Amino acid sequence: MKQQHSASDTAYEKIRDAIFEEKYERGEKLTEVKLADELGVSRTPVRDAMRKLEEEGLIKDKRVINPTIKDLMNTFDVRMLLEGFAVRQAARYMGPDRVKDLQRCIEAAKQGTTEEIMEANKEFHDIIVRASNNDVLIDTIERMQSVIFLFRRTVVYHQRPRLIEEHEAILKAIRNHEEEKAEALMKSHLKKDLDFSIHSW
Amino acid sequence: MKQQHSASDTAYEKIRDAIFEEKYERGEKLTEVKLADELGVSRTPVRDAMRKLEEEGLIKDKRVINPTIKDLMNTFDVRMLLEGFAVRQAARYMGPDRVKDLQRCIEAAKQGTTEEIMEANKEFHDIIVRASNNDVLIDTIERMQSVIFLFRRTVVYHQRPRLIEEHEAILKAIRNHEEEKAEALMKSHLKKDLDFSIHSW
DNA sequence: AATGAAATTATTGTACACAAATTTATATTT
DNA sequence: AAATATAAATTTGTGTACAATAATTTCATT
Repeated sequence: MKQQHSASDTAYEKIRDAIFEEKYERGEKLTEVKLADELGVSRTPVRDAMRKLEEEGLIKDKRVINPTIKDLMNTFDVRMLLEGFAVRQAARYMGPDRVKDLQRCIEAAKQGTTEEIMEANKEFHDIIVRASNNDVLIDTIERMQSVIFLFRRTVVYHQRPRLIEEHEAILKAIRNHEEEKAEALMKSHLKKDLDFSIHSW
Repeated sequence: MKQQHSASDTAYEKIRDAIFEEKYERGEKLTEVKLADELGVSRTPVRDAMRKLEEEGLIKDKRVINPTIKDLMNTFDVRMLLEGFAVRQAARYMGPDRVKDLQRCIEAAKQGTTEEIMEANKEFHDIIVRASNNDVLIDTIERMQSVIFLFRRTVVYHQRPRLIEEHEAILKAIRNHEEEKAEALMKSHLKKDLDFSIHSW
């Protein structure tokens, strides 16, 4: 049986979300007692949470990070490598069930709220990443999500044009087992995403 | 001024090294009190240390990990992608000083104790990784080192044949700014390393 | 006013106590 | 004997106190 949310877990989530919502400013010093008071818990779970947030790079030296464009570029360079590899595996091995899941994500992204669309598009990528069947790769990408989200959050609240079409093209390449093409499409897709984020910065 | 080793840091190092030296068996449950007693500190720094070890994958669910061949393959697949990218950047941008450092690593690996040789060879890779100038990439590879080392430790105490020559070929490609070739050489180098580890498993 | 030393305050690190949860052992029933 | 319930133990989660360190302020001296 899995234990329900511990104080450490909720502390982590609340602090993370507060950073996303810019309740804490970029570069702001986060002290354990202050956070503990705000959350109504002791320092211990707050410490746990802060360590986890430092892991994913949302906090650095007890301060909310302020990612630069270079940080985002670095993240995307790694992401392009890893997701490029993943989509190649997807094109080679993915079965019809997962392909249908991808199709559903694309459909879901054609309607609904901004949040729902963002969620569907994220799921599209997640399915491909999981298709790599490589836990090291999966974990690595997972860890980068927070920084990407933090950067995005302040930059783009609306969807980038042509994003859906690019997902469709990637899916088509997967379906046709065109590894090379799938990788190229994924990389250029991510590159466009990066450029869009940077230009609207 | 940088603070000297805290109890958490020394706990981390001691537990990590104990795992490397197989003082704790693969899969063994590590309990906080037991470790705290052995190290003569309280549970608090031990908890810190264990969390950090879980991050790098040396501990999972409070147990010493027992990496499978698939784990090692996954790690190397990611490593090949990242170091392949890094060596490309190295071939494009690396200046004469860093090139000399690489040369020194190769020379150092031709003599000395096994430990010294291993250290020199690791430094060769580290220099190239740092040449990527991408902190996300650098951190990601850094995190993977422990698992690689743990696996290696039990497999190869002696150096693999032709390793030096491969490093020399990579260096030559870097020196000549042959990006494509440098990447290909690095990937096949790592592939051979992986195969050697697996076959002597 | 600028500098630097001393004192004050704030913050983090560590130990420890107790509670909650998990695991293991024991007893009971079928 | 197997299955289930109950009790004991171990282990982890959390709060709190105090110590060590780092940051800030105050104040004296030039």
